[in-house]
Amino acid sequence: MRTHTSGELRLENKDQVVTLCGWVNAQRDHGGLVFIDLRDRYGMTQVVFDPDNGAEMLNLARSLRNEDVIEATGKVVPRGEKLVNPKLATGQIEIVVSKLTVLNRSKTPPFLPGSTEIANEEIRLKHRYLDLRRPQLQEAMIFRHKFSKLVRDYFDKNGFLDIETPMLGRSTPEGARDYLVPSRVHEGAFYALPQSPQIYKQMLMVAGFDRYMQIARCFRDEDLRADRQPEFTQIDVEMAFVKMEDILGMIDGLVAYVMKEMRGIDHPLPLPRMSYRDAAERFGSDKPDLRFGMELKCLGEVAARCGFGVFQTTIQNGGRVRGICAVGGAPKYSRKVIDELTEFVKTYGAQGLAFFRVNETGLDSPIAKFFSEEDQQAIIAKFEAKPGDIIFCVADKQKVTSAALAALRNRLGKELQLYDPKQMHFSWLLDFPLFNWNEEDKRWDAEHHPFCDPVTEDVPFFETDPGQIRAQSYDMIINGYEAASGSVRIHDPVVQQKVFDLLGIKEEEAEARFGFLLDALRYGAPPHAGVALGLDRWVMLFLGNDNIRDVIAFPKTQKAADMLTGAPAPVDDRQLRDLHIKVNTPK
RNA sequence: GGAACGGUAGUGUAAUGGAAGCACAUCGGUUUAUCAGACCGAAAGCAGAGGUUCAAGUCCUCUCCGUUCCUCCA
Repeated sequence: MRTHTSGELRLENKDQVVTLCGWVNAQRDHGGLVFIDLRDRYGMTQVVFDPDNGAEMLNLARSLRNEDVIEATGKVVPRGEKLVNPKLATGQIEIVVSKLTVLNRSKTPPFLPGSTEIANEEIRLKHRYLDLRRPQLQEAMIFRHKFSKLVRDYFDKNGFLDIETPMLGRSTPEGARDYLVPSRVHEGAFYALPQSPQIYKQMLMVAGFDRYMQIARCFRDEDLRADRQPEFTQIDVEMAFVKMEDILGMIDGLVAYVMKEMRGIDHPLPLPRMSYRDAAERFGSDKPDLRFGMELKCLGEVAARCGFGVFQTTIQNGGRVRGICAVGGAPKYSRKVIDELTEFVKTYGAQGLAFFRVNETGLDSPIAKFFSEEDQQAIIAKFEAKPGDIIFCVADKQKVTSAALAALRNRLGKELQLYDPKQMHFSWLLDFPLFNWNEEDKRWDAEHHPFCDPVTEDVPFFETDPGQIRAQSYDMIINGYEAASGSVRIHDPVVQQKVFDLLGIKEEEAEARFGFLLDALRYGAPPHAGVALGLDRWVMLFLGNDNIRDVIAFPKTQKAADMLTGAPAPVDDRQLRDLHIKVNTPK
């Protein structure tokens, strides 16, 4: 139907007769003359209706409304010097229309895709097809496509095979809750949608496909967040005959490739690495935003000997007093704002938030009087603080100081604009502990999953100090988000048995839960390792968004509902009967 | 399982417990150079239920919906 798109005509196309199709972004009726901004995903072009080309067509043009779909044929005409619109890529020209066809009318839309004001998200999701007409979402979808293609190209060049794995699998009650699918044929039995293709990709390694990748949909029935959807897309990778370094190097290469293709940047390699322990101590987080400093410092000795009761008792009870220093923050954080910050850290379990403004002579704070001159100077030295800075401290159990200060650090970093929001900072976090002591249940839990290979030299700790054992696992952190996660898998049955023993998983239980995987690993499994990258998050971060819904065409609300289709919804009794299901909802 | 914030014409956004206003969109009209068109006019609204009060969009309780966070997400 069309000869060109609405984004491509320029001065060089002068005098050509062209046909454009698209949506009416705006109509300007000047009585004798009508202008239409015609929009498609490529851009916008002004088309003009002149009364010289017939009153009938002019009246038709006057009847056009926002989001009507039209086909317009006419001549490309340069605009007069004063009539050029510099805001449009096509602003040098316009189309003087000789033939107008209304392809379809639109109901009055609830909101205008071309408007600068953005409707409430609930409305946008209800009419997602209109929301997706907005240039911002169009760009997001286009970027997402390009990114996925680059990823596939990269792995293809490196000899990876794209192999699909099933959506209907078996529920393995570990980790997140499964989405279940009832079987019609097998009465009372259920499939589960995959939380990840983990088990299948390991089997593909056993099968000899030593380089596998897939852009895979994953499902987890857990609470949603700004960066978390119940179904999401993962770039799933597994390699055989490799060590951890090989995986890290392969993904380093992907980062460099994507940065080069997307941004024209030669990203230096290898990507920086940090140990879990370092990250916990310096940033209180296993996914620190490394675009800025503001590291956590420990006030241990000073807190123990100062006269401030809260600090003293915290130390006596085995807790910690830690803090961060906001450079130049003293004038920006008034008492009122600090009260807000206090409420903020309380949501992370902190009891309160101590603060010290740094001045020429020492510390200015309601609790400064509890600190001797030397201790005040010691604090200033610890934070390398200068007059005008403000120091915030939290006294609590180690875990709480970490959570509260890490969240506060992220907030302050953003508020104080300590980084360029367009910057992408990639790093690896390594040396995770293999096991976590679960204080409540008095037992060891797997930090990652029970198939994660321990660092070889740490294996003797199984008998002495399991908490010391490091895992051969790795997370990629981008701008404070966990953007990828993976591990070397256990292929040695002896090591696997040690892990199961420590986790208290009995042989029968292991066989019942993952017997099919364990069995596969017994038939000549090569050493293998893999990683999974969160595609939605990568796209979100590249686009500088802070909400994953903005890079997913049809996302779900926080209650995992689809506003567009009304899913989830009740089904016919007939369907339930076929599936041997009786619904029993409490009143 | 919990916390915070929010829901006002189609959309966005106002309104000390005392007359629900503005902008865009919509409908009718005028306008030959606009591009956030201009101008004249019209129509259109307090999420639902209950309560407090002389009086409730505003205060209270519950329900529904949305957002953010905690728990959760091996």
